[in-house]
Amino acid sequence: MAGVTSRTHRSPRRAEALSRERIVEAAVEVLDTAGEGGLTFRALTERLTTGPGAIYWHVANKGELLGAATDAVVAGALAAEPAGPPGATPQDRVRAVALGLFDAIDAHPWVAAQLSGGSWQATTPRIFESIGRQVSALGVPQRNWFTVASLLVQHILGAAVQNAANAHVLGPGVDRGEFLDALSRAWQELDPDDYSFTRTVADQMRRHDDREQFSEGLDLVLAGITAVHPARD
Amino acid sequence: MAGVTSRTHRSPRRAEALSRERIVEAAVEVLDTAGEGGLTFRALTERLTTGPGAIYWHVANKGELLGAATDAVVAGALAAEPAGPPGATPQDRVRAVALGLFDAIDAHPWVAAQLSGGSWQATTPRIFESIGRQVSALGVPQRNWFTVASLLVQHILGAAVQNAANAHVLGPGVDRGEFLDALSRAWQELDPDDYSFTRTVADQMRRHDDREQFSEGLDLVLAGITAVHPARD
DNA sequence: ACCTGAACACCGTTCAAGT
DNA sequence: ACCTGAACACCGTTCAAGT
Repeated sequence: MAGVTSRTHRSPRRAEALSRERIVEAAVEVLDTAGEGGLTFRALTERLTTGPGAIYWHVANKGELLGAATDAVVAGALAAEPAGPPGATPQDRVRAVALGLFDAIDAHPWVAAQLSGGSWQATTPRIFESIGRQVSALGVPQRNWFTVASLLVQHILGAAVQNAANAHVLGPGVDRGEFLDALSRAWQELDPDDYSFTRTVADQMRRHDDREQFSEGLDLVLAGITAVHPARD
Repeated sequence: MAGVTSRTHRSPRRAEALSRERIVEAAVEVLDTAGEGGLTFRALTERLTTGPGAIYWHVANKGELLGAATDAVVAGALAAEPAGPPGATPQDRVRAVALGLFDAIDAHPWVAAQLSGGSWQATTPRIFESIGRQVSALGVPQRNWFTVASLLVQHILGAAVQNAANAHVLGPGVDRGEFLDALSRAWQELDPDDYSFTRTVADQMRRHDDREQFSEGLDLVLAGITAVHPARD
């Protein structure tokens, strides 16, 4: 009890100063390990060995923190691929951006909820610009640029988010193969009158791969774009 | 203080009995008027003149309640259009289902967050079956049925959810025209090197209509499907 | 079987006080 | 300028007790 070396009576200051960056970094780690429900100011202060007031000095509120964490992940995904190989077509580059985002959302599933909440602002323009440049490289007539670029961004984010939602259902403890088997069996036992189509594709569903399906879907969208808005040169 | 008529000392029982249906109905109303953050058990008990224990008798927890509310809205949107006009093509029917969902999510923006969370389960098969039947009517080869139907469902839900997220940003008090004007101006002032594409389409963005754009995007996807998987008859 | 309402644990946020 | 930590209001959930 006695004998403490007088100074630093309690809670000595941290070695590294707190910063918005360090807080966002810690938030991403907590979100990755404990999920969206696990991100509390308690968990954050514990990890950063500080008090809630210190965090509020750098960040306005929890919503802003979630937005910043989302921006960090998405920005990282966009920065991953520099310019692509020399012979890459515009389609290749769209695919690269899309799969980068898909993988990022797959690795950080909590990002999906944020991307559907609208509280991220900062990264939208970056994605839009990155995709849009390929739209113009595709030869799409200029008056359709906004529509086509919006469609692509909407489709890519939407499909990736939907996929994350499906993956979220099974949770960390469940085996994917077993889950698909069980779901496929459940589909086969649906009412034949009300669910004739779903019953028919139950087996295809069991065998599908999420990432491949995402990629094929994107190819279909790209094919639709070139079919409806052919390059005019 | 004195003179209360002895019986019904306090909190008389409600006229109509509580039920899961009535609770879900009230939840939808609260969500529509107060938003996702406004749905609390306090608000719910007040509206239903009851205590939290009564709600927990009919509903397991808040998550289940949100899922049930989402199911109710989506089921209503799917039930709205019976079979379509006699001369309707499969494309027409896909469009009808898609726009029904778009409008439902637009009218109940909180649904978007739920649809990206994966906690709804019950309605997914219904949407999938409804779209899937049109995929087979489209003449898509059977071995591609699952992939194509998944793409369509994913695209429709994803695009509608993304749209709701964008609409959510401006909130109830902001005028849409003014918002688009301000955003368009902001786009035009972006850095010309980093945002050349976004700057170019700033004016198109200002003029766009969300619902029309959703519809055009869907048409592009449908065009891609028939281009890549032509009907074989 | 169905409902009441007090109680509990937890969470986001604030703020006077320190350095 | 930056941080501490107690305090506040609020929320989801539980449960003994009633009818």
